[in-house]
Amino acid sequence: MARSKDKAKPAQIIDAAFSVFGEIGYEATVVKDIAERAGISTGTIYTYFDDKKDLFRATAQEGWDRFLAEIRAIVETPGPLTARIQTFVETGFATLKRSLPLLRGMLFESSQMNILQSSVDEFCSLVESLVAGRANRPVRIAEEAEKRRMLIRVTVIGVLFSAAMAEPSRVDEEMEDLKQTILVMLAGG
Amino acid sequence: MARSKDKAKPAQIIDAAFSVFGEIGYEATVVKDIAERAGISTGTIYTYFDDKKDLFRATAQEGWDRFLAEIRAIVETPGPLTARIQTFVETGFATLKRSLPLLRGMLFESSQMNILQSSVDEFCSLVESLVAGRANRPVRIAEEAEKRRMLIRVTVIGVLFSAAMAEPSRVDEEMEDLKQTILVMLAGG
Amino acid sequence: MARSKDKAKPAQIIDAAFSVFGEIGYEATVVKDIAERAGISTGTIYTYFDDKKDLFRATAQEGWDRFLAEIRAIVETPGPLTARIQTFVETGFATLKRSLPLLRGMLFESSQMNILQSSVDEFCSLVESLVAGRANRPVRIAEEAEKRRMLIRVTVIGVLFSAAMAEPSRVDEEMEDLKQTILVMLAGG
Amino acid sequence: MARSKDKAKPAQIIDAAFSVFGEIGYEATVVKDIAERAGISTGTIYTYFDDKKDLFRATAQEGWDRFLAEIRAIVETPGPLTARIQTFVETGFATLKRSLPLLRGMLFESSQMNILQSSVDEFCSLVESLVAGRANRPVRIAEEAEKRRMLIRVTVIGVLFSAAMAEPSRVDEEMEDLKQTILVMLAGG
DNA sequence: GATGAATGAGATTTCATTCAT
DNA sequence: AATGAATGAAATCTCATTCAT
Repeated sequence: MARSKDKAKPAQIIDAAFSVFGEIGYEATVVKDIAERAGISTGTIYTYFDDKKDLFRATAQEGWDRFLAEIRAIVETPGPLTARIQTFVETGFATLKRSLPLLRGMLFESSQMNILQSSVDEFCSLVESLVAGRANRPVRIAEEAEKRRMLIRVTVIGVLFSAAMAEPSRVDEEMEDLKQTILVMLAGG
Repeated sequence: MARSKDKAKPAQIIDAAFSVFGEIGYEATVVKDIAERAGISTGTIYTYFDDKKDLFRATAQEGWDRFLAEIRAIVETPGPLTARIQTFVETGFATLKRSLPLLRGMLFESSQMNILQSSVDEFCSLVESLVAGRANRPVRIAEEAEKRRMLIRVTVIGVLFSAAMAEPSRVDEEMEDLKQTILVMLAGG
Repeated sequence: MARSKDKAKPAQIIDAAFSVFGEIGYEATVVKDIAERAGISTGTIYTYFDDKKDLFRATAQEGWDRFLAEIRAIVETPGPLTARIQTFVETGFATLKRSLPLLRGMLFESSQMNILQSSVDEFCSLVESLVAGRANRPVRIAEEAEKRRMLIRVTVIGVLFSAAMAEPSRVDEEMEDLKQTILVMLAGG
Repeated sequence: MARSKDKAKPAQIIDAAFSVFGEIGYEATVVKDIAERAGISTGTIYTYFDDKKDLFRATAQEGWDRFLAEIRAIVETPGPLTARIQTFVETGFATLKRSLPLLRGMLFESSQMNILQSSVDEFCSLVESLVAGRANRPVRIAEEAEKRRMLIRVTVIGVLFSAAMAEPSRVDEEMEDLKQTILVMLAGG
């Protein structure tokens, strides 16, 4: 029997893809580079993915899936709201930092935009449900709920892309600032 | 053999570049297409621009310059604040709509990011000075000013990329929603 | 590491090869497809054949060998000439139909042409000996025999490739027409 | 003004393509080889042809067009039948010799088969009209005409592929034999 | 002997850029 | 200055073949 279709291979490839796409973006990435970083040959990538686009899609999806899973876990964890918000922000920013390059790639590749789109939507829902817990007064009218949703969305995207836009050398600093701002917003009320 | 040998040509090229880069993004754009849309030959582009990247940079810069000039004019126009805010938002969104694809291209091409970076900074300053006019109470402490600046920045970027991320078919709708939200924020209080 | 390690396997592979090469031709055929059709793994093919070319050669040779064996049997069967001619034509066309794609492949791959060449030669000899039985007058001069041989050859090849050239959808019709024509030629006198 | 789109280029490319496709067949031919033989760069081929297949099609079509034009001219030339037949055969065989490799390629590539198909049809019509001139008795029944057409077709194809199948080293000899045979058939009556 | 995942050379095609006209 | 045909490097993807299991 030949080597069994390795379960780890696709993950290994996606990891490499994540870092290469991340560093230089979709178009600039050469499939051979991903293979090299994964320590395999070019052809092997095509054993597990249809083509470069498919690999990108899988990589982006996987990135968001992991991120959302982490966030969801935090939001759903019982406990004092303040602590959850704290953890939520910490984790969120840590993961965001690792995902910045992919984020840039996804915005560029319009074909990937729906992944981005729906992932952001889900993320916003999570934020909303987290924030909702804080409200001691139910939202009175639908319009107001809608407005809040919009504000959350604009803020989420604003944070995402403020980070994505930061100069490589200033990313840490920028993200720290963003984090503080968000903490104040969420905690402050 | 860069820039300026003629007056009309470069502008003509940049106009064409704006629309092509805008429609399909930086990588997907073929220099020949820009030449065709500009009604000139491929080679001529290289009389005025060093290479494709240089052309993109010039195009993006020009786009922002025009946008910022419009905004600046509005902000500096004397008159009732409410009217100025109204015009500011209208103009801003109209121009943003034309610039979406370029925006996407700029985020992607990290080398172009500094243009985006500093232009956004300038734009935020304009927003700030517009908004500042509204405050009847001076900002009391530096920290608060800093926080406000951060919020403006996050909101500006949030609006920019909410629009950039919208599905092509829903762009108009999405932008209208954003506009209403922003109007409320600015006018409201 | 060529040929024969087992008895059934090579035949099984050749059968699969026959149908795949036949359907889509030599170059378009992917070794993996043959393996799949044979119900074995890719690697196994290389236990019995040196490489793809070797497999094609073996397949083509086998195809002709079977065909010629059938024809030879008919020609050598005692009995009334008319009946033998009838059977000869029927069998010949039936087999030809199954072999068309291989025929195309062989013509294309000039390296395989000697198989085609010598097989056609042998086939022509068989036709000649069949036809010779019909002649009540011995061929008088060598030149005439030579001329007849040439005509047989041209006709045989003409039939072969008329069939090979027929549009897939019209193969049956075309072959029926050819068969009638040949019957008339052989029977007619 | 730049170098004008050379009228000779496509012909030059087709000539090179003719010889390379001819020597080694469609699949084995590497586009780069054609470019090298034509003394141009690979990319230039794509200025004049959509892709490799398009180039092959054009090459094959051009080959047949030239051939048929020559043959048509001969058939339509007034003059004694014997002389026309003589010229027809001479020219036909000379051109056929140059076209052998393409012929092999066309049979292989089923997508090109309709070019081959219809060209052979036209060629057969020409032979028929040439031969018809010789008949002093009109064909009496449709069936007979049909039968004659079939025989011409089989013979034409037989000659074509007898030549195509000949071993490279024996092509000349083989074609001479074929020519003699055909001359006898046509002249003989 | 059989397996089939892995390999990696190689082919087609694109396109930014050059340069003869 | 303008032109646009020509260039050729480079990228994606394929697939015959190998070899660890």
